[in-house]
Amino acid sequence: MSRTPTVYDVAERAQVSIATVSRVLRSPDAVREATRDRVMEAVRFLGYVPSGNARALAARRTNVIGLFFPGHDDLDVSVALSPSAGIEVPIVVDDGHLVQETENLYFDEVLRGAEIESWRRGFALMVAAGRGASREALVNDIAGRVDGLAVLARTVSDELLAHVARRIPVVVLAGSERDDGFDHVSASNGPGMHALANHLFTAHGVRDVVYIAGPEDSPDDAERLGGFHAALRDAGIAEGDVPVYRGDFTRERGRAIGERILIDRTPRSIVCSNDQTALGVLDVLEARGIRVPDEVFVTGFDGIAAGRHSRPTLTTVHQPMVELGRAAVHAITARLDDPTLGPQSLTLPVQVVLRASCP
Amino acid sequence: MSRTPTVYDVAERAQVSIATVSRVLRSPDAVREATRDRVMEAVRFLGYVPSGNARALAARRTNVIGLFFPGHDDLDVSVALSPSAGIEVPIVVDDGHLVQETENLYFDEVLRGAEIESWRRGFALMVAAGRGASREALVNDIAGRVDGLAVLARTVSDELLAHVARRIPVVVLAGSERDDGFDHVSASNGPGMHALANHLFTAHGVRDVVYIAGPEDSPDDAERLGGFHAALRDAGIAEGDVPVYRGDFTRERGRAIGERILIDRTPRSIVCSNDQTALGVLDVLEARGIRVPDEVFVTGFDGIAAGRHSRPTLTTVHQPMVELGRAAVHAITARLDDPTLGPQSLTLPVQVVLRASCP
DNA sequence: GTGAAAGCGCTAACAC
DNA sequence: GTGTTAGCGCTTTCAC
Repeated sequence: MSRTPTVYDVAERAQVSIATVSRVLRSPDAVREATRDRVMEAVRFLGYVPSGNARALAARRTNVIGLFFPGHDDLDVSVALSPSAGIEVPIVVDDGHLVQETENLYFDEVLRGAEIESWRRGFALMVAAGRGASREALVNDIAGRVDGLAVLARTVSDELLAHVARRIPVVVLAGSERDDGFDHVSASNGPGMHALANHLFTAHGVRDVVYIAGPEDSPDDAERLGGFHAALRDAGIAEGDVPVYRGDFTRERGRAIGERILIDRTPRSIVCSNDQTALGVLDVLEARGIRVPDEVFVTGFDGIAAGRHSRPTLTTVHQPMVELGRAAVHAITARLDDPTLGPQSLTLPVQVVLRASCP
Repeated sequence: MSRTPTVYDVAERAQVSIATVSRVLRSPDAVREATRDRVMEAVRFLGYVPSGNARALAARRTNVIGLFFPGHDDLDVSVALSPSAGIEVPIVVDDGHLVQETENLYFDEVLRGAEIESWRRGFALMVAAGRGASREALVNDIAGRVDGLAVLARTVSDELLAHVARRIPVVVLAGSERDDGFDHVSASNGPGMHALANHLFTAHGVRDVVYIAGPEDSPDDAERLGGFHAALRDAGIAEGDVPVYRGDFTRERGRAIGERILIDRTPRSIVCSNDQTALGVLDVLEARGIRVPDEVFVTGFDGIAAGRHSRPTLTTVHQPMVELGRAAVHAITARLDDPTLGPQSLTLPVQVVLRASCP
């Protein structure tokens, strides 16, 4: 097996110069048909595939957009690959705990949006989902390979982001738009929660409410809490009357906090900062035979698929996750087209979706 | 704003040669600490990010693995990005038809597996999900940028695949392992369906069965049908007694075929070639008030999340999709490490998962 | 319409 | 430990 063919090999076989080979590939109609045919046949014969790296280097443009997300830490990455199975197929009964909740929906959908938009604009997409200490190195590495980078808020230090942004456009996803000079794309967290809580207070006349927040460092969470407080004010409910628990956006923690809340009493309503948490609360409520929504209203935030299937189905605020991914890519390409643009901030609309848990 | 800094700029500022800059970045401890510090400070000062392309070109290795999937044609890609919403948050009631079933679970999970495994092995992942005519061009393009490529079976012509495979390792995902010289990674489709049908025939003594297949050109589907036929033989049921309908793996088509089947009569059991189809059948059955599993058993294949949440929950054969992605990357890196390897074929084990639709 | 030649920014011998 | 020097495989003026 010989080494992989280059333009030179193709040029030699087609009896043309390497410049012509390049032309045939990039602007075919700038070349006479007969020449073109000779070149193409050489390409096929040799199995020539142009080196994207050499191309990008020479053209100073990779045509790739990068997407960085924190890793899927929830998965047990250390598990070895299962070997071939042979013929034995185990039969198992699904008791509901069989498959771990891999509700990384957020990642999946944003990625899909980014992929779609990249494709439309003629870019390839490079994804990196780093974990642990290597994160910063990964970001730096990927930054050297792409024309623009979308990063989930709070996953990378501002310093590194600033460093990278000197080379390529960087857009921050889903953080509140801060005045940090980066482009931002996020959803209307505050107004969304405001509208949802408002519905709870007005349509149902509820005044007895408990709030379960997300992790301390989540800007999204902070905005949601802000929207909730605004709704409290509108309803004339004193902030001091509303307990706020600190969760971490996981279902498990939602369950734990749900248990804790129910030790004292059963509040008329529980507002959660995201869907996972709300689903955890629903788990606890169901286990105790407490009826939703008759005895307790429960609400979430995000609009993940699991909320459409839960019992009861979950009232929530739907974030346009696919659109977020698309918007991020759009922002990057916009800046690529016009580098003089000032910092952009795009806030995407959300929807309150009423389902059984708080109709 | 000046042009982006290169090794030369860093070298100049740190008063060293470019080789030393490179060393500091690649093998830090081959450089004296004082020198290293000078270089790093220059890096920071200049905002230097190494060009991945130049690096890959010089090192003849990109450290990127590519993943090609057919596009998400189901999504309406033409929709323009929604502009900022202001404060108005619409409130909508979810009647169950609100959110389109974006059950592209297969893609998402395989991708996640590929991402995890790539990361573990120090590779970045580049995804391309092409549609339409540009597909082949996309594959060719991405092939020039990566060290290895995983492609979903049947999405790219064998010719192109062969062409690309002359340059880099190519692994075909989820197709039956054909003797085409490529590496293959797939699940035990045949044995899985065999075991499932077996369960239906023996545990429930069913002999009245209808089969809904997938698209004609799906190798996975063909294997499943093969497994089903084997089970028929085991049970002593004549193939001629079992109607086979040709579906296309979508829920909608599952509904349509379900309707058609029920025109004549209600069979005791309906075996579907994938979950989506089975869910469509369940839709029809529910609409008609036909009880599952009391009157009809229904089974699927794949093990997508929606099947865990359906009413009733869906008995199925679970494919290890994340593992498929991981295995694909593993196969590629294995070949990268040892190019002399013969064609590899890995078949991953599946599980029959019994749920309410056919306990 | 086609060719010659100069880089693109880096790595990797090989010297010193 | 550090510097020199070839390339890596392509794009892109600029001639002809």
